[in-house]
Amino acid sequence: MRLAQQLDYTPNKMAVSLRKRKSDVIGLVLPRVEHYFFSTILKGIISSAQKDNFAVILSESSHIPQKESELIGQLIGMNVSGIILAPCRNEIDNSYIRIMEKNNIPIVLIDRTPKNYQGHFVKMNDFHGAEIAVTHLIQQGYKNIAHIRGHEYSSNAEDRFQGYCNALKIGGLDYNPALVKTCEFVNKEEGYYFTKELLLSGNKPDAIFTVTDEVALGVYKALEEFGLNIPADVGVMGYSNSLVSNYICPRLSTIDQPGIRMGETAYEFLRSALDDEKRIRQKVFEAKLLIRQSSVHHHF
Amino acid sequence: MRLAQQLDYTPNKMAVSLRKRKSDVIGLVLPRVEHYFFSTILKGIISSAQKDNFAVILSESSHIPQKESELIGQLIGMNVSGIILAPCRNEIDNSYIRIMEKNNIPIVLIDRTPKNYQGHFVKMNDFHGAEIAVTHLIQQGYKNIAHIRGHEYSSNAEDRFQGYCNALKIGGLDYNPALVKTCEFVNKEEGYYFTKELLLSGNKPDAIFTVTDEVALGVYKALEEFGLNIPADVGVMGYSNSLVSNYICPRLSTIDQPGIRMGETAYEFLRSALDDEKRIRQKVFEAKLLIRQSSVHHHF
DNA sequence: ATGAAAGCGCTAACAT
DNA sequence: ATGTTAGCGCTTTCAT
Repeated sequence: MRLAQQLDYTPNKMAVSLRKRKSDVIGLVLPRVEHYFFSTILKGIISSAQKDNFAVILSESSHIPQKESELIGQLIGMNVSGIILAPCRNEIDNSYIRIMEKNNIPIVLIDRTPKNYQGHFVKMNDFHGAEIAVTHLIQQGYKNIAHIRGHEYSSNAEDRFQGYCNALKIGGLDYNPALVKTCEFVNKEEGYYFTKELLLSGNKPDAIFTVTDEVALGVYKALEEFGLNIPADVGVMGYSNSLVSNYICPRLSTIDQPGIRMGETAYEFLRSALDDEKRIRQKVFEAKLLIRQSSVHHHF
Repeated sequence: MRLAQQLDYTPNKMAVSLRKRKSDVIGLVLPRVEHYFFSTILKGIISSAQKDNFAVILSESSHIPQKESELIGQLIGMNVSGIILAPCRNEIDNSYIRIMEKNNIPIVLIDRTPKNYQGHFVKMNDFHGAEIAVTHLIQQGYKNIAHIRGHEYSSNAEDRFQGYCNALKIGGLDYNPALVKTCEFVNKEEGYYFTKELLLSGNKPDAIFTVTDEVALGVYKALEEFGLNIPADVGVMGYSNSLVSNYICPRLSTIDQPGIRMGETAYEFLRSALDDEKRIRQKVFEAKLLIRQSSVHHHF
């Protein structure tokens, strides 16, 4: 032992893994590593994994399904013990699922899942989140509420849209398809573009609910250009509680998403699967409404 | 070959690595993975590495030097080909450097380096960044410029402080130690605390230069509580161009840090070291001043 | 309790 | 060109 220390001996983990046929390494695939929400998920996973002396290999799909598949393939090839995946679409590549089952590599999905997904996952209740967001707008007296939504292939966007529709119904407002715009890429440029489109249409909204805080940033810009006051002329409601939302003027009402806890939970699920726990683990976090300035209507 | 495909054969990378004595895996140690600046560095590294089919193992030191050492030890134990490290202090643990030299594992430092560091690194010119920031404040007519700085064990904080001093000298203003406050943890709480301290002192500043945008957030809050207008009563200058800085009101003047390019460059340096290029590679990015609203003084 | 040997899955060197 | 074999550094099994 003393000699080992003198010679700076460090055990070779490759050899250990090869022999033990397991690696204490997990793979993580995120759509975009620098996006704040995914950063917080990453934080939760990394800090939990570190406590367990598990390493995490991080990769980025850039929202490209094919790249996601390739990355998963590479991770399997590297003999990771398990994978946490934030999918870029509602569908995930079945060929890899088969290989993973065969090689006994568990996977847990985070943030987004295919419909009726039967495996491990951790996500938010997006339906209810959108519902309480829009219900809040209705309670504030807004009557013509637009929604700038994300693509159908995102289960989150779809669930939020459904929540929006349901809130309208419960609140006694008619659903008007002309007030719903669908982003191609969910970003501020499109928020800006669609807000202008809404404002220039015959039927101007008095509130806008966006699928994401980032989109709301573009909404702010467009409203400012049109000289419209938030929240007096147009109320704005975001989603996901980005860092910026709490500092922009007026401060943006939004829905909180506990990224760190989601990451921790996903890691915990993966660990229990790694420990040969056979039970399927699923967790849906409840959405929390954060009422700030952009949605508080004083004149009604 | 056909049979291999039929059986879903995937080569075992552990065995390959063991045999080839190299792994196509690099290790990355960041102080805080969810911090925006480090996120952008991460982005640059991950996307470059992916193009090369290199995997990256990410870990987080949480600004704790001992943890940093342990993580590097673990990465070495995992036979990573090389390491990119964003150190939490000016000193890095020499025992690991020795082991890395012995095992021929190159390391490139990013963001922060020990004084006169002789190895590979990528960093910003913090001295000059602080200098142009404070010179700008002086040109705007501010005369009593405070600085809320970071700890001495951060080379960035130290360089920025020196840049602040130099700008004062060049601008013909006296250095006043009472106007300099040192954060323990560089965050908005301390920005808030020290701003109140400055405001309640006999010698109230008319501008505050912070070591970080995050600290400036606390400065804003304190100034608001005191009913002071930014930039008319007190100018504020941040550092690092966080996402929030461009949306907060008034928009915060700051120094840009091209995190993605820094990450890409660090990766490139590591790759060339991995390809047995013996030359030491060092890059200092020039700072860029972003003049926004918080530092533009109209009344002089 | 201690030591010897087999073998994890691959590649590089060697022999045919 | 093709086939065979040794061995990367460890753990586990088996024998002492």
